Amino acid sequence: MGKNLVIVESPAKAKTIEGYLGKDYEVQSSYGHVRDLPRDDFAIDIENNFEPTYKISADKKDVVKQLKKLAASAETVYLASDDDREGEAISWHLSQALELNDSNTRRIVFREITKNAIQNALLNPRGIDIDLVNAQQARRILDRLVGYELSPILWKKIKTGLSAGRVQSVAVRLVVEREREIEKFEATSSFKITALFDLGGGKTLKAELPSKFKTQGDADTFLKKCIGAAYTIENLETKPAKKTPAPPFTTSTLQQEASRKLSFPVSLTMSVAQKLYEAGKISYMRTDSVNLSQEAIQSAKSQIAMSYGSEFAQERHFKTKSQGAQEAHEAIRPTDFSVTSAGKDSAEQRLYELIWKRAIASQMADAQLEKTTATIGISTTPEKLVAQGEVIKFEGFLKVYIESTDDEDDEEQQQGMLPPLSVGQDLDLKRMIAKEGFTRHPPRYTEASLVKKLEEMGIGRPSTYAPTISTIIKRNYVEKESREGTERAYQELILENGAIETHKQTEITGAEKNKLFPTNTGVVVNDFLVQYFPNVIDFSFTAKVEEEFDHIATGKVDWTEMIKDFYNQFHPLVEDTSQIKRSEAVSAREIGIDPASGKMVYGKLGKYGAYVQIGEMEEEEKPKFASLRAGQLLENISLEDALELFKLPREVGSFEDKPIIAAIGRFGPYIRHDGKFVSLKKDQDPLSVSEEEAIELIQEKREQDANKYIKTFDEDAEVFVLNGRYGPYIKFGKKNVKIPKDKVPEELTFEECKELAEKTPEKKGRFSRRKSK
DNA sequence: CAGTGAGCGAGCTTCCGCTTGACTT
Repeated sequence: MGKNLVIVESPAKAKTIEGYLGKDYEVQSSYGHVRDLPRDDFAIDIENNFEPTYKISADKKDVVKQLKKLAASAETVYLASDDDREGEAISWHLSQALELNDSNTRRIVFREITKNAIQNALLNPRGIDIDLVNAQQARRILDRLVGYELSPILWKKIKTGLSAGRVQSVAVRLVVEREREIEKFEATSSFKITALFDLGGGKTLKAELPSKFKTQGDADTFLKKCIGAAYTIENLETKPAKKTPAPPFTTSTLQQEASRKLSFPVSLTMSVAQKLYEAGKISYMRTDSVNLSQEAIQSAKSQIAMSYGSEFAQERHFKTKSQGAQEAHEAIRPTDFSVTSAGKDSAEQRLYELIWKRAIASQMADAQLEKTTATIGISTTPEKLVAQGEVIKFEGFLKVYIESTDDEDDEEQQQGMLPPLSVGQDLDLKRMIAKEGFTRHPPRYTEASLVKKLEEMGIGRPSTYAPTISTIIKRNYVEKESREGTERAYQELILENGAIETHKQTEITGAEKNKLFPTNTGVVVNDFLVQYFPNVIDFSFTAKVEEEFDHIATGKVDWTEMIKDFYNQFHPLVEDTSQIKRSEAVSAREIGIDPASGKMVYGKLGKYGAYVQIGEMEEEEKPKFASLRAGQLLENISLEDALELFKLPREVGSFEDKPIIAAIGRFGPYIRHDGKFVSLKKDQDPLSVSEEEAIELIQEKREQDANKYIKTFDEDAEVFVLNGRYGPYIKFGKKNVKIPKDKVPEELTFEECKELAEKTPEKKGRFSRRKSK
């Protein structure tokens, strides 16, 4: 009489559930999928109905062994993986890998981790839904076909190590196309009128003209009309308004809000949330659901009643808006609403607070507002000025939580209360301003706003949003960057004391913080894919195949037929592209004619990055080459900027009979002398560094280097004790060795260094998951 | 922290979704 075995996906979940079930149940976790297509093999037999070969993943061997043992002695095995496509497949893979018997294997599902839900699930077991499993297999195999057939084309035609896929390639496309919109964008300006009235007693009233003027002339004409005019309140209108709380967090909205309010990159948000989840503080953090369990809603309600009063509570049920949501879990919420703060460090505490507030607010009453609009007539012209104010009559959920937006145009939003006014009241104009404003280009994506966009399009899943962003950055398709703004002039006309003055002002515009910019590689790869594989990288591709997966899941379509149809149109395109030459895939751009030589200047993407070239390969005089600098894009670099690149590296002068060279390297501008490098400050232009400055820098660097070496040894010239960024360390040939706390760096002997070096393991490669062939 | 940019070819790279730890410069 063995126990019953329940297998779930996550160990934290297993622990919670074990607490709900009696002694007769042992709850274990599979740690997600246990089998998959191996990484180092295509593993799909195209000829044989796309038969996949699954392997138990290397890091799951122990898990499978352990589960198999437990299953063998269990009375009943309950497969309790998530209630969605992937979860069904996990159960199926488990039944295969663990060689379970149909007779004592049950499939159970629940969408919330509450005692009731679990017990209910145990009372309603079913079998594995093989149609749903097949939908997952179709998804898996399609992704493998696309990824593993497209990527090698990129290696051959563009650069090794590149990758393409159903999700990542669309993400890159979004960033590239947004950049093109921005490049194409032309700002137009208009003049906005703001009036300030003096109400006496130190009080003022701010009003605006609802429409803007297109030209400075129009604005000036208007202001002229206003000279000496009388201003009267013609109408006062008060309207009730309300605000409604946002639903509790999903993975995507949590990432967005943590990005806006806490400046967290999406990967940090996920790892901090993971810690809170493992500590039992929050519900599962990879979810696309906005639902809360009835228990959670009740608990939120009593917490709200206790802290703020029962008039603040309002039970709400939200509906998901995103395409393809599978809703296998609850929304992200605190496990216990009475815990108002939790977390081991400030990051955890701040994220918890955000989650707590958002979930609590989602069950709170609307905020009741009163909006007042005052219309102000001008005696000399029919145009009306408008002043708006807002009063909160009942705070409702605003007591706890205010959602932020991506909109940067928020400066006008601080509507306060209006001072007491009455119809017919005459107003005393203090000042009227016509300020020139400019239209803005569409915003560049942040990590989080790109995730939002992907989710809206139904591309990717909660568990892959953060990894997708990491992948496109790692492949160097996009870069996360901040850029300083540039100064821009604008006009301001001020009417004061019956006279109009014109001022030329300047403002900083176009500053960007942590935005995603496409790289040259990203642009070239994207254009290649768009040209040769338009269907696969189409924005609606995922939506279309998802529809077909749904048909497979309901048993209407056979999965091998669906994959066959796809492959029959996809693979010929792959064959076709193998014919094209690299030069066609990576087309050169003609930037312009070099006035000095009369030759054409080209922009190209080489194996080592983007470069410009003057002249042709075939000509007798070989072409000159120069690499592009960070942030320069091949597709819009100007001829001037391209020619500028040929001025570096440049000989600045000489020192100790050796030349000093200034150039720009991978880490920024530098000067080189006698084989040694000195970095220049970021704002220092290597084109204008003088010989004197350069020599000074070289000498400074020498002094620094002199302090760097603590000890050298006669036994081996390749061994040093030196000062590094993180303190003293031993450099033993190629190995860097940390010095233990009980050793004094100055007193280390050669023997000791050698001993320490031998103890430290060889540096591992960046790819720790090396496969053995 | 170079100079490279064509093409050949050994041997490498690559997908998406489900999970959690190892790893340090």
